[in-house]
Amino acid sequence: MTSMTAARTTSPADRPRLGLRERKKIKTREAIRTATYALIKEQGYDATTIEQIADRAEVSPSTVFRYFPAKEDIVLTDESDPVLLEKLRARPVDEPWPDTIRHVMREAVRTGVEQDPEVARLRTRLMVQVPAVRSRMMESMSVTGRMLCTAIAERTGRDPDSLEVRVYAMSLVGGLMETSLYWAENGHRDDFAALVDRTLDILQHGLPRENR
Amino acid sequence: MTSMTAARTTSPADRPRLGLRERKKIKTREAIRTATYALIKEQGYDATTIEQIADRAEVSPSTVFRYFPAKEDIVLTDESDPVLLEKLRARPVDEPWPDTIRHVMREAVRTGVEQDPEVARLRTRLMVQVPAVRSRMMESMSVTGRMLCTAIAERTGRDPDSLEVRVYAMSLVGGLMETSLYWAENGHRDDFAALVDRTLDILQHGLPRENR
DNA sequence: TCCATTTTGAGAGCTACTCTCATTTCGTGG
DNA sequence: CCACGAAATGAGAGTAGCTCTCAAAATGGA
Repeated sequence: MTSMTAARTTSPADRPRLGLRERKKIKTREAIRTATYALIKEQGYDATTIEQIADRAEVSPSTVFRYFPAKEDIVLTDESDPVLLEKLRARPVDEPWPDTIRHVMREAVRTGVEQDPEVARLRTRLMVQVPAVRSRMMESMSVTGRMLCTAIAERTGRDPDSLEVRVYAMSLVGGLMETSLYWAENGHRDDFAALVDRTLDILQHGLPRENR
Repeated sequence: MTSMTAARTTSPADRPRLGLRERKKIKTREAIRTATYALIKEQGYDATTIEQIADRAEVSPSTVFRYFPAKEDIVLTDESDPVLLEKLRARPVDEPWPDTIRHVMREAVRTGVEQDPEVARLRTRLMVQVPAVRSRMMESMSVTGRMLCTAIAERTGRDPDSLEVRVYAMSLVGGLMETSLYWAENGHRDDFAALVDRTLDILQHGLPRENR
């Protein structure tokens, strides 16, 4: 969905060619996000206004809204879906689907959390504390769900719009969402990857024993 | 969560005793909701302002907010959770859990949809069309999820706060949410109860056959 | 009928978000 | 190197959801 206007210059020599404009845009984006994280850490989410964010990022409020459609989006920004889809596609086609999911999720978690633990924790904490952020996260999760539908459909030759596929995908996504909340609510003490593993077990086999 | 101040008068003769005050409150609540439904049908959700709602319901905007914390809540209003919990508790304790869920969900769907199909359809349609409503619905679904945790914990002697129970509950809730969306997106053509049945099958057994 | 409590209305105020339009900044082709 | 077209930015006004406060009205019990 982001502007696909990559610089298509003929010479391969000038590689980092994004154009001054593009680079500046990326910088602005990051400036806004950095400012937001800092302010939220200082004063909390609600007390942080767009105006403050704009001030600290040294842009106008208009610009903030131009980059992020809503305040919650500043802290969320999920560009991970396409990456995930690619990784799903990269798995061998004969691999059983649950194994594929497990593999890819594990990897996604690792790169996601280990790369910037600070941000991962802040995000999940905000998910727990701020309803608006949680809502937004759920929205973005449902987008991820649609993407999963595509992947599942490709892999298993089903209709991505069928009830079965959609329900399966959303239950997965819902479960993983809850895992994130659980992680944050328990002060990020657990190893997130391990939690995800347990989650996938449950989704695969249901509640273990007892009365089922 | 709603006011549990049922009239506990001694005499059984004066049954509908809720006090004029309580009854008026209920009336106001319904007036606001009715006005909202009507206006949304006429102009759509976004075009309908709180002021218009207040006008048509013949109350002040302040009052609208006093009755409903947010605009989306006017169309949602899920008082069903306690009822659901009760029904879950009413099932025989030795019944396998999946059967219990199926039973109760079926019944909930029946009473919910068949009682007022108009509203059920409007609600689900809005869930599809209006992000704010969808978000709110997801929020309320997660409340339902917590309730489910309680029920599951009671039934199976687990910790309601354990990851396992929570994930299981949320995947259930997520799946059912998706079912509602599916129903609405397909123009409410399917029999909702049948969809729910299929949903529970998937959640119980995973995607049928193929590559799993 | 009068008093205490509850409910309501009016209004001010805050903030997220939208839209428009003038200004600035950048990339390019002459 | 400059000028021109396109894109990004800023400024400002406007809307609507939502909160808070306080005074007025409705209600129920004594």
